[in-house]
Amino acid sequence: MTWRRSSSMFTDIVPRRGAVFRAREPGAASSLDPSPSVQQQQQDVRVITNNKGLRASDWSAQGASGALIGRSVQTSWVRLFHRLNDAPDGRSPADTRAKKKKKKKKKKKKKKKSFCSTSHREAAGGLPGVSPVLSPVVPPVLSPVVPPVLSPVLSPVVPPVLSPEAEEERADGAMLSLSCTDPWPEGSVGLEEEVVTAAAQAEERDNNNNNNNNNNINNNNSLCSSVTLDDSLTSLQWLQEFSILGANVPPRAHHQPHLFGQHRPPGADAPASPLAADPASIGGPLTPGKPTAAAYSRMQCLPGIVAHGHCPDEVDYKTNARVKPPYSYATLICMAMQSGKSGKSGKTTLSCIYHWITDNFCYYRHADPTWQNSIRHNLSLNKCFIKVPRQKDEPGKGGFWRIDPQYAERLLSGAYKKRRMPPVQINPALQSRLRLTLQPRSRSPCGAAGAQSGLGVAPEAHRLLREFEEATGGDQNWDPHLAEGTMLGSWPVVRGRLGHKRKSGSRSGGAKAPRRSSSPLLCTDEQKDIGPLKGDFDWDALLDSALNGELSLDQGGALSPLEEDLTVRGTHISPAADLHVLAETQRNTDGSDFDEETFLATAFLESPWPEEEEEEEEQGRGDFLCGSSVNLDQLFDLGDPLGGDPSARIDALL
Amino acid sequence: MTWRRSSSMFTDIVPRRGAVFRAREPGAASSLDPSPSVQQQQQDVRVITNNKGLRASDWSAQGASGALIGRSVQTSWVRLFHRLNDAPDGRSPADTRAKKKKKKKKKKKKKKKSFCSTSHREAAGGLPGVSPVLSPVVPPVLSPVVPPVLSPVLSPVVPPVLSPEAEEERADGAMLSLSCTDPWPEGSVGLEEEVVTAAAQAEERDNNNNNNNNNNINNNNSLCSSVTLDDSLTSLQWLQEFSILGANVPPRAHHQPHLFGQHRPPGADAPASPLAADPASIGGPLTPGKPTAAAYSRMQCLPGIVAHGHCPDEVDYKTNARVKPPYSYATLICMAMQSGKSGKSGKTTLSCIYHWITDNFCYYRHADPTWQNSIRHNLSLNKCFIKVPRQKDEPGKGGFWRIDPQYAERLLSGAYKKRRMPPVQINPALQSRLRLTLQPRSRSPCGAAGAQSGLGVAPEAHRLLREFEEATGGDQNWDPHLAEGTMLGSWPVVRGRLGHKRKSGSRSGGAKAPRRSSSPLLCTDEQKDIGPLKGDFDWDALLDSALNGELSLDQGGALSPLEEDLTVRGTHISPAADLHVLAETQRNTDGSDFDEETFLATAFLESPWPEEEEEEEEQGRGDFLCGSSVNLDQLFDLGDPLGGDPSARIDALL
DNA sequence: TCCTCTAAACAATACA
DNA sequence: TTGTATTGTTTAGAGG
Ligand SMILES: [Mg+2]
Ligand SMILES: [Mg+2]
Repeated sequence: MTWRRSSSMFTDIVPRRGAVFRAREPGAASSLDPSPSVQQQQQDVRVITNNKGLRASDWSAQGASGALIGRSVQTSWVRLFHRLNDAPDGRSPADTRAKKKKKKKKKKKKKKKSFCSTSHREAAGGLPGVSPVLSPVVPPVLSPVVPPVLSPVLSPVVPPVLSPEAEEERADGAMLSLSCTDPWPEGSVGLEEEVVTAAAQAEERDNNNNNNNNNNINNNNSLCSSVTLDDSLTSLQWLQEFSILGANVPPRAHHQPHLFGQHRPPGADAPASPLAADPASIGGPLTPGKPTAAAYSRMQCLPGIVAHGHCPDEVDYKTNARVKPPYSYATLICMAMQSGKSGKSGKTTLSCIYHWITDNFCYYRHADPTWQNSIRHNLSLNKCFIKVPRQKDEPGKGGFWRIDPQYAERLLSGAYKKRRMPPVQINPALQSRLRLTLQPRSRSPCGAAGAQSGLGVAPEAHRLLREFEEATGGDQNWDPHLAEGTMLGSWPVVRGRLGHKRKSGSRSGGAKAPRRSSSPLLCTDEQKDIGPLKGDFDWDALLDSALNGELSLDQGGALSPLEEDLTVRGTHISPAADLHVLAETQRNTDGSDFDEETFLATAFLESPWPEEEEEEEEQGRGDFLCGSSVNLDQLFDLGDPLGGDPSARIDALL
Repeated sequence: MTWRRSSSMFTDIVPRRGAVFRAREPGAASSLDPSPSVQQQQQDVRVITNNKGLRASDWSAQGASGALIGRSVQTSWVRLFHRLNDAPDGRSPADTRAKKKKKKKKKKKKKKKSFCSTSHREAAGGLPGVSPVLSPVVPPVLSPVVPPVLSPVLSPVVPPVLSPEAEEERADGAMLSLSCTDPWPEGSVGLEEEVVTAAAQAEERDNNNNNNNNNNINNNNSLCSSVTLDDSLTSLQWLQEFSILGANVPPRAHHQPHLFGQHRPPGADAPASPLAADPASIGGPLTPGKPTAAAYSRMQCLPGIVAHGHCPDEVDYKTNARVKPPYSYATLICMAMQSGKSGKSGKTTLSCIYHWITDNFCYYRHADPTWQNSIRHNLSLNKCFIKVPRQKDEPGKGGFWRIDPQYAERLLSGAYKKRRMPPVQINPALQSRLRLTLQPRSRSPCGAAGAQSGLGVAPEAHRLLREFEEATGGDQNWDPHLAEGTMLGSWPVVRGRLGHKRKSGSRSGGAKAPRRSSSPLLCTDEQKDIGPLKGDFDWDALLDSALNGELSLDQGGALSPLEEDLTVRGTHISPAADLHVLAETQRNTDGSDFDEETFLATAFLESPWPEEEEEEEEQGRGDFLCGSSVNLDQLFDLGDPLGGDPSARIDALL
């Protein structure tokens, strides 16, 4: 960050920096500035600099309180997703294969490869537990009660942790040994000298961060610590659900008729769950959150993701700050909301969302704060998220956010929209740190919280989530057309260097891993229709195996609940096929910017304007609501123009 | 307001209003609540109710001291703007016709009507007086000296004035007779019964106000009375400058190398200037500040603005409390700072800013105090405004605020940002008073100060400012493309009823006149680069005439300094063309919500984070900073689906 | 056409 | 009260 920002642009400003110094002045608080810096000693100096659109204040209160979110809680949403997949609604995969309904009545789809267009899901409202329009809204009553048994997660203690760099190193190392032969080859790191300087500065910031990361647990976290768990759920229950994952279990969906209601994902309350045992959570003493080799068992080395020759896919986003997580902001928000913080109430504060994200995605700990802007933007704009005002007498900063049952239902019901896949972005700031990362140095924690004692979302959880998303998203588009249009058509024929093209790219700069899809279900889970997507899970497995399995060295039995499905599907794909792909992809590390566009996925979560506008065309409304199942029109365009051979994948898929 | 807030939305809150009363509670201090009301008897009860986010304390210190600001002072900024426009930089109109520069180098504009793309203004930095980066910052030294001759303005005396209602009535009447045939037709006032009640309450408050309006002259006004004028300026000088307005006068910009320095706008010290003779300043005895017919000569009746059939555009915001002034808070602050209170020192107290605003904008006298929050927020956040601590020995509440020369320069240099155009908002509270206004009743003064003996900013001043803003904003996009892309493209082809779509409409509620743009120059004027925008002024005039002239009944010769430019431009537009448009627009008063989107304007004033980012792609930097002149990509989408015919406007423009 | 993301403007609100 | 920080809303535009 600093290096990016402090260089030329603010040179003219520097002279007066000392004079009328104000924290807000761009570059004023730049880490390059020795004197004021450290953001006025604000809590968490994770932020590199106050980005253009970003007010410095956005960075305050980002502090160390992230530790509040425990591992089990964090992984809960993963299980939730599994359960969502689990929930059978009797739909056949074909049904699930939804098409984006046109919200506008006479909305004509002019375009390319309309994957599947079989109308369906109009009866979504009729599905068990799918009439949430009038579902009782969770009253904004706070439940500060923290079940003693179920909240091992909530430990505000911020133990000294290693710098994220260290974590990343470990992660990389693991990746190296397991998935990639040389994920971060020295030679592949094409960074300049200044980069090193920047990295040093970043580390220095981390040090500063170390000093400040304990101050900022504000009252906004009130809900964060008020994880109200459903007593009916036991730590074993999630396991139960987990076990049923692979099979087409009878409908459980209607067990959760209420939004954020009874059938809350047990993840938060089951610290002892298999996921809790996630390697990432039980790293070495120095790197508590460091993922073990097992975490990368199914790691993919997707060529496109790697700007510098590493294989960020399936990376542990919790510890790897270099690659931008492939999740959309809406997904991230949903994840945060699902992660147990919001508890049964299902509502969370913005601050909690920030915390969860920073805790679980190292990328955002280092990225400039624009992402917070985006988060807020998304919360506001996306109808999925509705604000629950704070109780009048209740202190605290903002309101609470919850998922709108209505839209959640819509999402579930299939009113999914496609979304484009942003190019893989690698955080420039982190890139600068790459060298340092390669040469291990133990540093202060970058975010205090996230690294805490393995409380973050395990990489495995990330993997599962991604698989889930892919699967759910894939149901809509997963068909021969998809394979053709998405897999092949989107194949990265080196469309040029989008990294440079992107306006914000230079600014936000972060490296973004290809986004599989934003799972619509993330928004809907607790609602009642956990079931509806059960049928999709088959597609899940199929897609997952196709996408992940082919590139993973280790399909890892226990780690992958999807494998049952693979056989069920009869399409189980041998991971062996990917090996050569992997090997070839290694060679693709030709630069930081590659085009991995043409990456399609479903997105409804993020569609901020769920067609409420334009009253003239209101008629088509019902369609939209009843939409269709999740729409994954985006497949992983791993875009390795060099080594990755599409044929191998396609073969695997077919 | 009251009716807005107390009605349906907060019904559930009302019961507990008395209980845990918090100033922030929505509807808590509603005027409907008979008991607490009157804002705890604080000085100025102009505020109708304590709006949700507002502490009652914000209303303290709003008292009667507003009278400190004299007419001439208040109009000074208007002249200042003229002078700013005046400053020639040798740029041709074509140069001024900036295009939004693509910050990123190889930004390919793929799309629709990219208005103008002719690169220009790169040499802005080289323009005379454009090197203010190191321009001396005005030392925070107070100059309490009040030149006896030049401060007729500063009369702390608070003469008994009419209630703002009366003023409004007058204004309305004037408007009615001059610009609009029926600006506030009785039938068009679609208010409910409760509205009437609210209005009555408001009036009652005004009465209370009458009792309190003398108590609150606090020490914060110390600077208000310290108008230090530059002796080198005479009252005629401004006239001189005024006369050169129309012509591309040789650069005068470098005459004002210092911020707030020598070449201070003579407005404050030239009460006898033409503007001083502004009709608005010389109203009738009862309504000193009441604008005369001339004040409304160029009044526009833009259909979009009118939710109830009135023509609030070009209204006298000093007396018309119904329509929220179209100025951003940053603009308001700049205006207040420029208005002579800060004198040469260029620094003002928050209190003075409050006063100036309330004195000159009746809207804020009646609006809930949230605007003060916003003012403070803006001062804090906006880098344009920097705080000057009070002298240690100097008593007083807060510090002083001045405009940061650096940012001011940037703004001038063309690093402008677009800003969105908020929908026109009509103050519901004032709407409720509409009926009362129409039927004249003499009341107690609502703000003591503003109405004082014509000391407020004349409506003419407002008009000029707006024109200025429009003009400066328009220079960038003003070209055939603009006319096509903006005028036509944005023309409200009945895009639907966005008014309903808008969420915040219910909350902030106030009726906001369409904001043309926040003039960047407002921040920069005195600095030194008064010149750079001179060339833009031609576009100014052109745009102004296009936007304002076309709808105004009277282009008013003497009142409009821009007209010279019109001829200079060779594009003088006949105001006559607008007449029918005006007539038609009158019919558009079909409801409170109309879509006036597609309204583009430049905004940099309020942008707290002036573009300093992106180091990687620094090369293009010069372009960006030197970018272009003010960017008015927003035209008024008055969105009158009914009567407004775009063709008429387009004709006028072309 | 729709979606996602980023940037930004602006406002509201909490709070020191 | 003043000032700052956070939170929330909305618009824009790029890019896909
Ligand atoms: Mg929302
Ligand atoms: Mg400021």
